[in-house]
Amino acid sequence: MKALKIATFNINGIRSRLPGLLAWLERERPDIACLQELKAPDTAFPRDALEAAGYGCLYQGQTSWNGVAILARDSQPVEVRRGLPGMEEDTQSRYLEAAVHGVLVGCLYLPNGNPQPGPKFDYKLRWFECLIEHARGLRESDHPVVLAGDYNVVPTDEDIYDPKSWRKDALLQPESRDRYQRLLSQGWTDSLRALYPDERVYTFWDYFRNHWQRNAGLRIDHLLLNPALAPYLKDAGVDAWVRNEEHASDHAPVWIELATRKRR
DNA sequence: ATGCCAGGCACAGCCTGA
Repeated sequence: MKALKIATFNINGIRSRLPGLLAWLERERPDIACLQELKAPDTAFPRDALEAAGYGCLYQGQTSWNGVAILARDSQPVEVRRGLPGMEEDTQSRYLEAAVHGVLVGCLYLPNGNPQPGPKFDYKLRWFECLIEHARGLRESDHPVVLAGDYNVVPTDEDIYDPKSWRKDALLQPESRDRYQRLLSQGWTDSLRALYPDERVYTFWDYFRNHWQRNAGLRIDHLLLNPALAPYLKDAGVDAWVRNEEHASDHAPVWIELATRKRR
């Protein structure tokens, strides 16, 4: 295993966020960056600027909504699949998978699901079931695999500043949490939680009510490792400084570092 | 119970996000 830094970042509009994205890439230098919510069609993807910054790009965009990308420093990600098996009729760009730097990377943007109950929540659960089914095969692989992205699930009440006003939100529903736990129970490691079992760690702070200033956040961006990769997990964290910048996304980048040798 | 802030688009008020 090569020493690697892998990050996931819901950028909430790649065009309006491009200067901040480039500043983050330059400062933190992730080897692999999974992006979500590009909110741009492929024709508007800033490929030239990212390649000039040293990153090969693979992307699945869409006008206005969703959109995912995988960036790799000094390398071109090799596409393995776009879209989940069982979701062939899905018109929303939410899943991209690539081989890069010796790791199989799944970049995902799980549906939000609000309001619930309703068709959007049903879609979220359906999408989640397809992810669980696809992940089963990836988990069994002898090859290192990471599933990184915005899962739109707050796994437990320890992953939110205060669940009170969010009880009816799709992100906290038992159905959403059950599916996240079912995914983990296949044998995936939730990187941040594995290294920081008792800490309050957030990855998202909405634009309302001064939530960033009050550190009223949610942990919804996750990097899951299969058993072939988990032994190499060395460190993990959140680049919270990005959330504090002018014109920031409401998410901050989350990252892991992998060691060259097994640690456990 | 709703709006709060923000991006994107038929560029003016909507829709969506989480």
